[in-house]
Amino acid sequence: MGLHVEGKDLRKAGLKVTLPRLKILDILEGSATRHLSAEDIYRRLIDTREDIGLATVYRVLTQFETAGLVTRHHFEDGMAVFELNQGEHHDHIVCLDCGRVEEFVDEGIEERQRVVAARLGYEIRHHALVMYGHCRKPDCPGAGKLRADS
Amino acid sequence: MGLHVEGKDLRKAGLKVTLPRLKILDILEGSATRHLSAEDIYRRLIDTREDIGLATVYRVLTQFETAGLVTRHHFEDGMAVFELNQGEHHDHIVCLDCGRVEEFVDEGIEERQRVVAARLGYEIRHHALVMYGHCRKPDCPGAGKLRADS
DNA sequence: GTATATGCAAAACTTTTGCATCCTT
DNA sequence: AAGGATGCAAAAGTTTTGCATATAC
Repeated sequence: MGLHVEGKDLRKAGLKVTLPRLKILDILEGSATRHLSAEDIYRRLIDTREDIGLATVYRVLTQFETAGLVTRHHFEDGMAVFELNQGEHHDHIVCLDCGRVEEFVDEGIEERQRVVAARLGYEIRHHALVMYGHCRKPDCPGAGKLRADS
Repeated sequence: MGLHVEGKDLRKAGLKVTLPRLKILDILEGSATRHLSAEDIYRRLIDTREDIGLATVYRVLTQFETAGLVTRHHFEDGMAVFELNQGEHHDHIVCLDCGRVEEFVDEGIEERQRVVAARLGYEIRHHALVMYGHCRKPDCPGAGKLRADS
């Protein structure tokens, strides 16, 4: 998997085209799991012998977030994970056993949220809905277990 | 506002009744803002000249969480906040200007979530929905401002 | 009296910042 | 050439842990 990105995306976002930014964008684009921590990204850079510091990873991710290229999430472990913004808004469901993250959109939920926010008098800027549970998929370590109380 | 708690709650939760635990429970019960960080609680302890260490605050809060007495949330700033469990599940709406946190329940949203989880094959354990916006309340620093794009 | 809880200090971990150097434009 | 970006190291912020002492039961 080579570089999926030309500098266009970066230039369009008002950012200089530099190697660290290209590499990090490439990792975010090429990753099977779409939600990566700064450490995840840093490790992948090291694996490909890129000489990019962890501080730069954080700086670049923050710039990407400001530019609207990525979204920063805080799932319940507290550590930030970053996701490339492609397509439209969506919510998340996280497997407590394998850490898998899936995305979904439900217009009913979106609509009810608008109603609730209006009732409470808020002008909503964004929101985050995350469900946590057991995915029970065959390759999930929690799959074999009987459905226990926890 | 004196102690609201006897040792009962603690004993029922299987925890020894100690001064730090009573004080912290008392703070959680007596606070106007129901969502407090460990640091918030620690500061209030210092204000009342309680000689309780920050490490103990963290330990106690974690035990309370395990015992089901409190819930730990991660709003988008990343720092953990703790909330006393009283009444049933609810979701949150946070003001970006003043930090105010309000709670709500919408059965429509709950129901749609169950449908989505079933469709994706997950057994849900819990979920967190947080909306972020501007509350526009009179005492909010963001109140006077025209509704700008951000 | 025994087991558990606490305080303090130190460590661990995540994220940010200062500064000299390097790179993009 | 000039301004912004990077690497490294150090700092800052949050949370956890080790250990001797104190406390609950």
